[in-house]
Amino acid sequence: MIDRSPSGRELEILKVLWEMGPASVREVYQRMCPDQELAYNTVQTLLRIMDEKGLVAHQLRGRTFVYTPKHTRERETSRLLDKVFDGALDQFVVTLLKSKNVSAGELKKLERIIADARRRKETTRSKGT
Amino acid sequence: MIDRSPSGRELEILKVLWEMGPASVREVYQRMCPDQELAYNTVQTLLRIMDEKGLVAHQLRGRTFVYTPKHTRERETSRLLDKVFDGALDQFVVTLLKSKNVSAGELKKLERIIADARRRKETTRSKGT
DNA sequence: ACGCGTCACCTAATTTTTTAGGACTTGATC
DNA sequence: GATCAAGTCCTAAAAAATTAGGTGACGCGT
Repeated sequence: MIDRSPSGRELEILKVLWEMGPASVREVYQRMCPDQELAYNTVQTLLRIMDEKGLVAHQLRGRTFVYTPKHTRERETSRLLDKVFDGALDQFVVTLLKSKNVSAGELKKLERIIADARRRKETTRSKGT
Repeated sequence: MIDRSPSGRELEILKVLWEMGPASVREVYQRMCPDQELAYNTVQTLLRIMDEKGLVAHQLRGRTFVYTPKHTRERETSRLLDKVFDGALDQFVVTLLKSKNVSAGELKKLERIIADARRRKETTRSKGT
């Protein structure tokens, strides 16, 4: 099946997978709904569909399926970004800072992260796309 | 109706509204599908549903409805952020910088934006949460 | 007055997402 | 070997999102 973009629930599952790394249905299930909001089978079905869609892959461990995310967080981040903005990064960050109440310490950290990225950019004479 | 969060297409429409400001069905339609991928009526229905959901509001101009977004870009940004991360802002920015290929100039601009926000934060003694 | 274009409104079909039940398998335990 | 727990597989119903046709109103030009 052609690789389509994850729906809401699917994204939720991907998030778990990103956090935990490769995980079985049960592991995902327990992490996602500690209070049994969903049925185990529901998560299982979701995962199977995602497998068909190419959003995840599975391998066997014993007789349990262990699922691995095939979409990176980067990719989804980028996609979501385009969904709300049109890739206008700076505008996005402005909005971001407005939407979240970011502490001064947090901001400082961000500044460093960016300065860092910039330094790296200038050093690593970029090897194009 | 209880205010639910926008679906994919709805988000697309919201985006147009954010860009253009208040707009009629036709205006949204033309902006969204210059090549008639969708029917006019489709957009109209979408807008009506969004109205019911509280995602937009409308007022009358002549006998045409002019729709206004009720969700801010900030709000959606924040929501999408939580969808992929769990609000871990710095981690998000790191990912962002990886996912997009940001130019050095762009980075500089970002640095300034953040430094700016930080300055403002230190001046404006923040009022809690 | 008549037809034309534009618009909102009503309605419904189609597709996708979300949810979960029940059957069958397998390894472990008694 | 019967039972149990944990797994996958198959299936499908319910809900939500997406799409668009048809109808009637309204204003304009002829």
